[in-house]
Amino acid sequence: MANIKDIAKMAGVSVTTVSRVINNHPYVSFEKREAVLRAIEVSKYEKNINAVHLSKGKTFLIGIAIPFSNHPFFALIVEGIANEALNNNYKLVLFQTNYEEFREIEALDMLKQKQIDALIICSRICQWDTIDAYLDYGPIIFCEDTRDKKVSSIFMDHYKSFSKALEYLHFKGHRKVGICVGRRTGFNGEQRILAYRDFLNKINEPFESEYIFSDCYDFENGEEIVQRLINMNNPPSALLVSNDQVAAGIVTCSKEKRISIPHELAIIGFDNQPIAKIMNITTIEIPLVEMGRKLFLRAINNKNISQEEISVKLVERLTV
Amino acid sequence: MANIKDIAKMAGVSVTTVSRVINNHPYVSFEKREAVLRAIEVSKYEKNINAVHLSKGKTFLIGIAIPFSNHPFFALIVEGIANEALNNNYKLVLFQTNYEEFREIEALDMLKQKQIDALIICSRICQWDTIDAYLDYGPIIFCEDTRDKKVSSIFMDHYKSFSKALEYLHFKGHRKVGICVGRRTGFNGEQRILAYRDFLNKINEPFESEYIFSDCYDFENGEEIVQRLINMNNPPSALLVSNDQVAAGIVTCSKEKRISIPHELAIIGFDNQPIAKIMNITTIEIPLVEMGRKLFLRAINNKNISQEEISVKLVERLTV
DNA sequence: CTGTTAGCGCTTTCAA
DNA sequence: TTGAAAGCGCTAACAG
Repeated sequence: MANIKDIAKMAGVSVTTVSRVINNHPYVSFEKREAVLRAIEVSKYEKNINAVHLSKGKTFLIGIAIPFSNHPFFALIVEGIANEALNNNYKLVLFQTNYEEFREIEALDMLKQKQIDALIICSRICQWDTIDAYLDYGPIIFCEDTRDKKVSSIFMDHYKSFSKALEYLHFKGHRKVGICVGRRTGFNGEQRILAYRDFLNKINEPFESEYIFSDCYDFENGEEIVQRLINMNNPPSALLVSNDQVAAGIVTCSKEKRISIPHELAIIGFDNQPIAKIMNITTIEIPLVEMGRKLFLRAINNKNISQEEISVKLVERLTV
Repeated sequence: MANIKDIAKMAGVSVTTVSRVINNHPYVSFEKREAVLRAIEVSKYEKNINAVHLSKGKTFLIGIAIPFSNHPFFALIVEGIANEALNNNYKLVLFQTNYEEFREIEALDMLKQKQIDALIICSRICQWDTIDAYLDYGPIIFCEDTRDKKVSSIFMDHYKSFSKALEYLHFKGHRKVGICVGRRTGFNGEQRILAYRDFLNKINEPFESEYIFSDCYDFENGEEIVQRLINMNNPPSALLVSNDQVAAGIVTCSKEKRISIPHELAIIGFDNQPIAKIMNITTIEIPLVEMGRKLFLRAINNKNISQEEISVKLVERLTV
């Protein structure tokens, strides 16, 4: 496989000139440029990008850490990132963490070793002090509220949006409200539960721990939730569900079990995914693709750290 | 940021010795090793992986090209690949093609430039002659039957599995059978449609072009299909759907429109995804994660090309 | 406009 | 056991 030196020899010029031609730099005479181009043509020369990376100290690779790749929430963020990456000539390295800490650390290590120029962490697992140790090696961008930290983020205020949804449920006459969330831990999970507690306080309802369903990620979790609901002697009249997949699962199973929605059970989802539209589920819309776009842009240009909040929107449909 | 030379100087040894220590090569005296280790410690040395790549001509990066990242079919393959990649210390570069040819070519170009060691193409877009031009640059593995080509693949026989499902429908008494597929083009799409035509011939039924629904990818497509079904004056009594998401969409919408399943309309899906289980959809199970695993293994060890067929299994539930 | 040359940071051969 | 030195392929400062 030919390299830049071979081309230089073939074209009867220096490697610099070849480099200039390859990278479209000015100041190359027509003849030499042609000669180089011809040599490249006949020798089927391809530049070795690793040499470029080494030389430039930059890879045009952005890492992106997500817990699952088969989850629409993250898939949409990835889509936003992927589109913008394409526009800017960057490629993506995907780290599927399955919420395992060591996998997130692997991603951080790649940043350290300069195999990626920046890292976007969509759902942090590591403690902040672990992250801190990597901050010097390159930009790390988060999807959570980091206004109290020295790192950049594009985030939605989970406290605010959960509160908004809860208020809506209350406005619609519900007092016994339960919630379904993913992890209880992590900043986001905590914010949601805090919003829930504050809401209960405000409307003067007691906190029922069995009204909190956690580890809800997918359609299939809806089944367990409905089952548990049936077994309760004082079930909630409404459920705020942190993602549409789960909400859809609940709605589907409720129908099977002849639980009338929204009369016996009101459901409000999150994300406004296609399934929510089809199934007419009331939900909170989050501009995920846009969020991905902004995440990427921050990743490649993080001169000064900043935190930006993304706002959400209530989409009223038929499940409340 | 310290480099290997700095460490050598600090430890009072040569770069070679440092390299040996870093890479756990033998023949380093205890004292020198300790000295090097200490220097690494105090200087917070991190090896620059790009230099390693350049020097070795290998990146430990595997590219994986998928049309969408928010589709369970591909998400599961990615999961299988991701798991095995982890075991083997490889990282993944994700190319979301959206079925746009130039994005697939970008991936091929990265192979050419040696930024990835191999490429897995899960749903090819380019023509074969385009691919051919890249075969010399590194292993390219496919998810489609390539037994007539000089490239490796792990695939399921779409003709066979479609035939299997169609036979089952026929066995259950259906003669007016329609199909829902993704792309009509591409090897897989063609195989499916061929199986369909052969089936019709065999049972002596005419080919009705309106019985083929194409571009069906997601839950939401179910809605359009049901709508079209309603408008037909001679609708099929059964539908073979090439993926469970779509099948679920059809089942959901049918219920809304009071179309009784399986009595008025039988549905058989593909993939055996969680949603199929929840909704009791009869489906064809494909071991996607296992397929991902095998794809990866071939990608990193493709000395001699080979094609391996993955077999599928009918899962009988309540929609037929 | 063009070429020389010194890196980029690491691996590996070869000789000692 | 060890180290000098020659790459790996490309970029960019500098001199002309």
